Amino acid sequence: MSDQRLTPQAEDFARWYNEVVYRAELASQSPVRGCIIIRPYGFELWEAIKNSLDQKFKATGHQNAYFPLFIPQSYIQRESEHIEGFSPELAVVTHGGGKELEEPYVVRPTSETIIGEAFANWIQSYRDLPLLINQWSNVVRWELRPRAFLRTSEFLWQEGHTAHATREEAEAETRQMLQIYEDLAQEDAAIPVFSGLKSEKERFAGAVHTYTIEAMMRDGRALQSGTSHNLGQNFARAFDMKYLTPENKQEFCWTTSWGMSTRMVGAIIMAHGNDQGLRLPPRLAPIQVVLIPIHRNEEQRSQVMEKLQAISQGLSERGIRPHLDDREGLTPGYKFNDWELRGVPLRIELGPRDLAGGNVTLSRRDVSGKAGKQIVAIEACQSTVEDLLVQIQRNLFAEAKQFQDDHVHDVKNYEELRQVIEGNAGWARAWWAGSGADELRIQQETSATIRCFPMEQPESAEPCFFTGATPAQIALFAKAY
RNA sequence: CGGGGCGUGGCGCAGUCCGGUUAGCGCGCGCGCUUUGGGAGCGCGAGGUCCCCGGUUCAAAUCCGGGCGCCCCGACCA
Repeated sequence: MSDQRLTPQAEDFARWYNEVVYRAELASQSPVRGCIIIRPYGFELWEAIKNSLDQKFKATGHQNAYFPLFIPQSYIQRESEHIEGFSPELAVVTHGGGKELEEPYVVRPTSETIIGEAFANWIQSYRDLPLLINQWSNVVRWELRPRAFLRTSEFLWQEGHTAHATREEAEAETRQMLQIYEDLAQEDAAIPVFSGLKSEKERFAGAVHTYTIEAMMRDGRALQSGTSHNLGQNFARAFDMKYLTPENKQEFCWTTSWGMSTRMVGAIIMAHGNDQGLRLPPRLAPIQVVLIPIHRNEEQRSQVMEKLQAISQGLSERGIRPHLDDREGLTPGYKFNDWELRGVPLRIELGPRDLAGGNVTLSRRDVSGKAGKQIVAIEACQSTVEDLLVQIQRNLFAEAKQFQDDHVHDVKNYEELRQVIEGNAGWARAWWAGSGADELRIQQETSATIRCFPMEQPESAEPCFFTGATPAQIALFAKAY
């Protein structure tokens, strides 16, 4: 701990990431391999994401419910692609009550199967549709190489599961939820994303197609930050999920599923963090404004604290989340660094000097050093804080967007793609009409995969750099987490 | 499963090659005084099955044999 510096640059990135996660007290090491303990500060961040999502879900008519953690193994096996995709990473319970179980239970890696079984019982007629359910839960995937928040053996998420009467409705649902994820990422987390379709190779096991939001981290890697799957009738067939039409005919339902996880916490760390630590977007920051008292003696202390308490209360009344750091025996400098590491967007300092002038010093986390400081009159500070939080939110997004724009490179052929990927220059965007085999070859040779085919596809004017059976479309290639 | 590396107070490490004082350092922790506008200073103090088992030796953190655990790179993946 002699070197206190954090370095989010290039090859040190992984180390920097861990330092931020653990020193900012987002998480602790867990005794269970591949798992983390989420600490209160990290959990509050997750809860902010949760609350925002939950609000959006309520607005679209979804209801929360809960399904079992243990899934009979036979359920998982019922959809052939699904079991093929998930079997390598399942945790399986073979014993219960001191005896070997007749049928093992799988600890859910995702709940399409057990929810499909329930839906099949709940749905009788078209009047029961659409059925719109969301579940907040934990899931387990026995990952080979775990990493805090980005890939842990157990993680928290929401998984939505819906059933519809028509293909079109299911598709509309799939896209609607993708849009919600995009909004959360861009508006709340201030992370610009590419929304698009997954390639056949990358789509969810058992889905007809998968939509994704892909975010660029500060080391240039891509992070899949939310997915929405159109499951067609695959799971409906596997679980005999049928409904009676107004014409009195039996039809299979059309289903969807979609999820966003605690990985989003990792995305925020990696998209915004800098040398001083986290930088949290104000809309999700558990603490939006931290108030630091500065004093030399008891008399000053009580004056300063009184003022700060009043300011803090005023901020609360405006719906802002303040925190007064009244810890004793720590120097102001220590506290500045401490809260910067935790990414608090805005700091109010109040000391004898400010007091004499009737001011406070405001320091914003998104702008480093002196440039981020300003002195304002005490009376004006609350409205200034309100404005600044909006500005910081906007600025973090703009900065990340600029970074993204600077690191997406249009390439015309495979050689250029290799240069971008192997030179760690960011993502490569290309007209593409290759096959799954071509994609696999590129992955083996460069370790880049197609992250998505963006929703916004320009008219094709360029020749594609790999020919295949399908018409050319714009594809984004990147190394992924 | 392949290729590297590591297990020593809470954390990070030195010591191991070449066996030999009471196992040491930094951070953190506790107490006291002085401090407090960018990670405070001094003093005192607490805290150790040196991963485990066995062997060699007068003597093992150190050498030998066996075991266990963890980390990093790759394959898998939200």
